[in-house]
This record gives sequence, C-alpha cells and structure tokens, in this order.
Amino acid sequence: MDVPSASAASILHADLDAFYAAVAVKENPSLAGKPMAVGAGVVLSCTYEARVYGVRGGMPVREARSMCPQLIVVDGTFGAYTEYSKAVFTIYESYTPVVERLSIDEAFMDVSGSIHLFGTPADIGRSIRDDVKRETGLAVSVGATPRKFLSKIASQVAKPDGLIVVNPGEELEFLHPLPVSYLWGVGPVTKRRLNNLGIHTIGDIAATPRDSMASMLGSAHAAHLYALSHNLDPRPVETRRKAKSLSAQSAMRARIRTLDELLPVLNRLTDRVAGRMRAKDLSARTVTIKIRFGDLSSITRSTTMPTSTGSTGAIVVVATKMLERVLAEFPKHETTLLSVAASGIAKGEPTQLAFGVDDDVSGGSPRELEYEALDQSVDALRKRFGADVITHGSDLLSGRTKNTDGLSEIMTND
DNA sequence: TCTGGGGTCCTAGGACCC
DNA sequence: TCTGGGGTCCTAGGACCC
Repeated sequence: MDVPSASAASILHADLDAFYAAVAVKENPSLAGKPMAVGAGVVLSCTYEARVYGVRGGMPVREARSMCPQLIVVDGTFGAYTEYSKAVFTIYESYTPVVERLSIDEAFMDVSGSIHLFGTPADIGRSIRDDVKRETGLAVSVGATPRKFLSKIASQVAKPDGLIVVNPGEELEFLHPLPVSYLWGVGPVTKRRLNNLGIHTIGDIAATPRDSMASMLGSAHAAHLYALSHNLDPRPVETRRKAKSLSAQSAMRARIRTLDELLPVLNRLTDRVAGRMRAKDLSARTVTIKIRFGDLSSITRSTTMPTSTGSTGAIVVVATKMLERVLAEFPKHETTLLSVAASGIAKGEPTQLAFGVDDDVSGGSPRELEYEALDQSVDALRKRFGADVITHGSDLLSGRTKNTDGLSEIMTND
C-alpha cells in the first residue's frame, strides 16, 4: 500500500499556458493558430504562434508589432477571465482542499492526502490536465516535486502543455543544469550580478561559497538562493494568505504637472483602494503614493497614521498632503504615473469616523488636517469641531463638498 | 519609442525607548 | 555625566513576480 509521505513528489504547481491569450482564442475561435497578443500598451500575454517571432509578455506592443508585423492585438478588457479561472480552481479543489492561489492562472496544491483516493502525484497531475482541457479547453502545465519552488520550476520547464514529475532523490540532477534565471527571485539584475561572478547555472550557485554571493546580493538574498540551489525549501502550501497591501495605479499619456490635474486621478485611485478595503472589511494604517516621472524615474512617499482606516476621505487627505509635498519638491517634472497604496492592513476594525479639520478655506485642498479614528457619532464630532458641513467620502470625490464657512470640514465614511 | 496594473520582500538610515 | 547595546518603528528605494 502507498504510504503518503512528505518526501513524495506531492506538491503540484499548475500554471495555465498563455492564459489571457488562450481565453481570448476560446472566446473568438477565428484567432486560433494565429500570432496574437492581449494587451494595451504592453503585451499581457501572447500565443505561442507569436512567441516564435520573439514576442514576450511585458514587451511594449509597438516593439512586438515590429518583430511580428502580422500580429493581431486584442485589448483584454472583456470579463471572461475570472469565469475560466474559477472553473479551473474548482477542478483543483476536487483533488485536494490544500490549494494555494498565487494569481489568476497559477496555483500550488499539496496532494499528499489525496494519494489514496486518486493515485500518485503523477496520476493526479495527468487527471487535472485532462479535466482542465476537457472542461475549459485550456492547456495547463504541471510540475510535481517534493518542494514548492522546485514544482514551480518544473511547470515552467514543462511548458507548453506538459507535465514534469521529479521524484525524491532526483531533485539535484534536475535542478543543477538549469540556468539561474529559473530560480524564483532571479531577475535581470541578479542574473547579471551572478553571471559577473561566473555563476550561470543553479549548480554553480550550489558550488559557490555563500559569502562571495552575499557581498554582491545582500545576505538574505544570497542565503535564499543558496538554500534553493541545495533543494532546501520548507515552505508549506498555504490555503489562505492575508493581503498585506492594496493599491491602484494609473498611467497617464498626457504628461501633467499640476496639482489640479492630478487631484481627480488621486481621488479616483483612492476611492478604488478604499472601496476594495471596505468591501473586505479591512482597514490600513500606511498610505503610500508613488509617482513616475517623464524620465521613468520614480519616487515614493508614505505616511503612517496613528490608527487604521478604510475611509476614502482620510486617505485622500493624507495622500493629497504627500502629493503637494512632491510637486513642491519636483516642480518641473512631468508625472506619467500615479499610484495609491494602503498597507499595514488589519481586519475587522471597529466603526471608524475619519475626519479632517480644514482651517484654510482659500485653498482647494484641506490643510492643517488631523485625522483620527473615532467611535463617536457625527453629532459629537460636530460639537467638538463646530462643523457645519458633514460630507461623505464619495461626496468629497464627486466635488459636491461645500466649504461654506470654512470653520471646519468633517469627512465621514461608513 | 520609452511600458500596465496589481502585488511581495529586503535593505539601510534615523528616531526613539529601555 | 558619559558611553554603549539592543530592539522597534518609520521612511524611501529597489528588485522581483504574475
């Protein structure tokens, strides 16, 4: 009898092939077999027919077109992706309850408890691939090994439309000949640094003293890569992972410089972030804005509040102050991207009223603001601050806020 | 001719507290 | 009074992932 053991190849990594492009083809079969890319501005995903020409995800659409003039580009704004993703994850969950969602098209599964029901990890990998193809028409590549990071590598090697199983005892033989870029955490910069040290394969990392990598990469990064190269990765498959931050960003084609032009964007982004937080009953303490300039350099500014909030109004207040600061600091710069993020996320905060006190009515934006989270009624706030205008965050954003007497302004959001 | 919209983790310096 | 060490929090930047 098969005894499920921790050393079996029982961690699966499943990765849908060219997900966005594949869904686009399913929705519009006339695209089948043609070089096609999904994206606007940059390529999100492209068919294997397009990859033959060198087209890759992340590449500007313009560049992709120059490599492959007959490339068909569709914009990915249709909403079928989540439907397909849900159908696929339902299949995964029919094989094991231990499914860790990495993204819309990627998951880890621990099938060690499913072996007595469905067969070996290799059997399960084959069954999942068959089910996904039959029920959704999509190809999914699967890696099955004893370790998370190794399964992820195996599924990459298996692409397109493949299955690779690495059994206990075979890991290093599989791993060591591969180029370093297969490792999670090795991007262009790290690859270049490693290559400069004469390190090209994962086996080279394993044979290099940690200290000589640490001086180039930092100690944590070096230790991480060294561990992976020796097949050390104790991380379990986790079914639920709490979000640590939420963000929204917007790239701007028309380059803009002034606060007046940027504020509507800031308000819209903040409303998106805060709305998503409230929908999940979350609140956050730290607000970060990121600005990218015309020369592609970027800066971030963050503020940590004394307490968490999910209020659009409170976040707008804090973000606006930072934006004003940045514009004063870089007056000549064009802004090409603005991002608003909330981190330090907590769950189930009590009722909050975030408020700002505006003692300067001449400017369009609130100044000298305080913010707190209060468990007080609006009436109590009105008494305390003498406000005669109470506005909701959404009113603030739609521009219907009235700064009548300018005594103060209270923004609530509940 | 410069490229979207989400995320995670790490580092380093300074402030502050014990 | 001076000096030192350890720990935590905050800010800013950077690399990387899908």
